[in-house]
Amino acid sequence: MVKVTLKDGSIREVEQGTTLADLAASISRGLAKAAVAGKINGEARDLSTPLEKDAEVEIITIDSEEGLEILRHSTSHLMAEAIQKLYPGTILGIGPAIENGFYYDVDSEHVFTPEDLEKIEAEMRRLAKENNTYQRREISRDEAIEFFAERGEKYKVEIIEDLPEDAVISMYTQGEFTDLCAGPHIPSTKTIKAFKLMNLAGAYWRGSEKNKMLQRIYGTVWAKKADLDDYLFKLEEAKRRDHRKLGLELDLFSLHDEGPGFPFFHPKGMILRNELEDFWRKEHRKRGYHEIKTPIILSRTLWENSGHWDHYKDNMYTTKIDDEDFAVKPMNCPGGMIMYKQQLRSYRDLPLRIGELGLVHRHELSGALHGLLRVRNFTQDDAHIFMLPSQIKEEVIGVIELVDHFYKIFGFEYHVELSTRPEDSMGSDETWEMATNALKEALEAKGLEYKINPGDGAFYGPKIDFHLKDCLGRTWQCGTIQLDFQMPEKFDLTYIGEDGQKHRPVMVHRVVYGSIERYIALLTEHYAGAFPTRLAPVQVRILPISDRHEEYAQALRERLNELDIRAEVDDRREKISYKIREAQTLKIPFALVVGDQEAETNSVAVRRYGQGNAGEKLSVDEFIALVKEEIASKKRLV
RNA sequence: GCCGAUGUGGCUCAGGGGUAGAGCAGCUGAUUCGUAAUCAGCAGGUCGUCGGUUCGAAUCCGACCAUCGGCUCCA
Repeated sequence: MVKVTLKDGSIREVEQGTTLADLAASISRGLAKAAVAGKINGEARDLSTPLEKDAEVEIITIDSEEGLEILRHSTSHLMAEAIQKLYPGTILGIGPAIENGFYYDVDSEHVFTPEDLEKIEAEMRRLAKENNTYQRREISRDEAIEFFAERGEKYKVEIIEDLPEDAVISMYTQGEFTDLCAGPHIPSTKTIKAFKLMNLAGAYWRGSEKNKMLQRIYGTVWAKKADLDDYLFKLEEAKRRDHRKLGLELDLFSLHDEGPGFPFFHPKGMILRNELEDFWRKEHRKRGYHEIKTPIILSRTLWENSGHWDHYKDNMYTTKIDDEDFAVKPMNCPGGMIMYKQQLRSYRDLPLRIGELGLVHRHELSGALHGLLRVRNFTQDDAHIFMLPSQIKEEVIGVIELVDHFYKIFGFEYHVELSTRPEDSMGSDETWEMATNALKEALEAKGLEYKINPGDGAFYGPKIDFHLKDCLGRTWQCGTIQLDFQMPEKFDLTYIGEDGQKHRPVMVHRVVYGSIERYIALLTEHYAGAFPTRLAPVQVRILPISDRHEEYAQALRERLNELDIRAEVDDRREKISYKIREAQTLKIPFALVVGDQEAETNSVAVRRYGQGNAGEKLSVDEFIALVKEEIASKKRLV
């Protein structure tokens, strides 16, 4: 007998050799039905795994995150089987589970089309019904290489060759299909029902553009049909909040063939921008930041000096002025360096926090452009903090707190990454390590969870990145804090210390929004275009019932405008329901219906965005108080 | 930049070798109507661009550009 400790702490004795499936069945029928795999002492295993000695055991059910991941991975095998049946000669790359689904990278003479996805899906359904079991087999490295080499699976051979010496190599077979795989898998293909193949994409083998591009097929799979439908519905919903769609509908900005990646901001989009910038300036002044503005075009020699010419040239736009080479700035830092050097600095001046809402241009690859989320010119809410080495931790913490303060106000949830030294970078290993550790310490002092992003730092230093999600769950880097020992060196920045000698300051580059453009995109998606009153381009729309109420409406509008409330009058000769509909469509926070009753009593009938039949009657003074309070609170009150 | 798809009036989309259509928006007129679309009329497109095939191309072919979904890269 072996002793099994379950997740709830209870202990069961079972016969040696009892499988995880048997164990699940002995606990309850429901559990047995929902079980897809198990964990023995924390390691994920197939349900068919026998229990040989005392262990902590957990049953993984299909409705758990881990269970779904196993289902998704198993479904990618099923898809690979279907593809090889339909398109013989296709060889396989990798086919992992991902968030909400799975993909498989394949290499085939055949160029897959969206119609093929339907065929593959049909074949998968047919194969799933065969109720084939996923069978594990452990084999030696040589056997594995021979097996896959015989079948022309060169990518699998490459993977096996790269496995560590002591790795256990296993294969899984379902039906007539065998794949190299660590497992675990679901017991049988019959569990795979609620799935759909989603789209096709190219993907470089092993993620390197030096390698061949394979064809990637994405699919989604869920425990049950209702979950799949729910997911597909949510996807459709998410598309409705896409900032590109809302940007057009709400007349915020536009993009044109004449300037790919160079957005045009419309009057309403400018109001958003200006609100964000005003708030930014206020918050930064409070924290002792100064604001500067540096030129957009600077000489090549400057960029050579800063290292950008060596490390960033491919992304820079260049031009000639009077036969001299110049470049449009891709970053604001060199301008900031020049400003620092302009005066002799004392240790008493430090930390010196110099902010700049700087417009930068970067040549992004054409295929990477994406609405306002990835553009070729954008405004960074930048700042450079010059400090004593002893001030690093405190300053970095200050920025972390500032970012958190901003994101909380807008209601964003974010995650943090620490990006370390990239291949193409400058400086010694020691300074990089020192800088990286300083950032780590600050993160740990704040108790923030973070993930390490190896090799993703800037060429001059490591960075802390703050990431936000868009409507489809894709994450975008926004805030960043970059520690830099290189620029002060390159530009020979100094301060006079207590000892009367020159010393080298340390510098931090940091942004909070990241890019105003990107932030507006994410805000638009976050609020689904229904901006809080503070940000709404039009805060109040006054809807007179008929011509004779126009005078009252205009007087009201003037009064609101006087108070800095963005109000307008819809004076078209349309029915009130028509005007209401449009005010709602434009997601204007307050629609005020004014007719005889209101004009006589100096009141308004307030209809809030998103509230069905409302029409609460308020005196004009009450309404003004409500709007002002809501603007000040930065969120929706009623 | 790479892979695949797409490109028809301001917007959403139909059509598809014989010379372009709808709805919404716009304009004009009528309607003065109290909480999500009043009615009628008018105007608007060298069908992304450039080439080719053809008696004839928006439609077929090619190149380019842009957009979308990914990959790579990044705020």
